[in-house]
Amino acid sequence: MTSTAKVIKDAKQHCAARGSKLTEKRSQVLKGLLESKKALSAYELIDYCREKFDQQLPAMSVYRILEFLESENLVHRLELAKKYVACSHISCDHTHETPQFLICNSCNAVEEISISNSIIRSLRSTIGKAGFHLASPQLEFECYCEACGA
Amino acid sequence: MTSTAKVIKDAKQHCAARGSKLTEKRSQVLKGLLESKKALSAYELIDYCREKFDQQLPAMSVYRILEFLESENLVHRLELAKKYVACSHISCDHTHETPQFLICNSCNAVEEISISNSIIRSLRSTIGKAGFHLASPQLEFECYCEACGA
DNA sequence: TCGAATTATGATATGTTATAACAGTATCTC
DNA sequence: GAGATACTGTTATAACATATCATAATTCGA
Repeated sequence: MTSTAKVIKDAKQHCAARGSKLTEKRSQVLKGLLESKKALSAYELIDYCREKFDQQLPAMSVYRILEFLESENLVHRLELAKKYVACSHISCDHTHETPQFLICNSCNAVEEISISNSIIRSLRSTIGKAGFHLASPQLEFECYCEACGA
Repeated sequence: MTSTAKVIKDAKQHCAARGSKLTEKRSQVLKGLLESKKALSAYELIDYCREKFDQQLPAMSVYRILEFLESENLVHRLELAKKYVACSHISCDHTHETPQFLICNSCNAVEEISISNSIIRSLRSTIGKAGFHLASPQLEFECYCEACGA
């Protein structure tokens, strides 16, 4: 079984366990994100599914499907890049820490990392002193990857 | 002289010193950002200027003007919120550190803060280990402000 | 098992942010 | 005053996203 197929199977079980369903179209979209090595915008994903899987999806459906996949923690939405990536831990059994993302400004490569608790704590404290608090612990950083340098 | 008027005057001098000009329309746009207490999108700014100053500006001009103001460090563009704020240090004479921004998800209030060098260093190092480096030292964090709580 | 409720998807229109391309006007400089 | 440069206007369009209403599929209780 290919790695993608395995992840899809795991994702299906994950959904079943939560009383939801990974339908055919949903799994196509997830497959698209898994097979593409980089973050894709909703519209890029439509193109990708049409080309690779001969699956014609309206924009509205893709957005709904992405929303569903995100609610199942199978996909992360990158606010900064306005793109989407498959969670890199779908097939892990351990519970997940909050992901942080490094996004290459140039090629959209995405790295899912974990920032140490102590750094996060210091950040929170600095932000708290200004009278604010983080809306989401999922931080995103605009970067350049090794290949794109710059 | 009102505080806004003073800032506009300082901004004018700042431009003059750099060989550029804060024209009437540019100063209207800056005034809009100064008087609005929150971050505004380009299109919100158009509405704001029309209502407050009876100044009709096409979108294209506003984007060009914002670009100019940003190049003069009078305005910051918030990538995450897709909005713009006046720099809160226009009338200071000291040189500015790289700003970091806290943006309220709900009311778009913006706080310009400075994060300690040690935190920034740790972050950079974590990011570097993943083979990436920050595209810009201007970090932005989606938050909620005190009033919006949540 | 029928039919109502729920869930999933389709279709169309529109909203929001942003840029491209080209034209006209104002200002500066020699 | 002519030519260069800087500023602004106009129109079209791209990219990302949501609202709304319609239809198809599935589930689930009587």
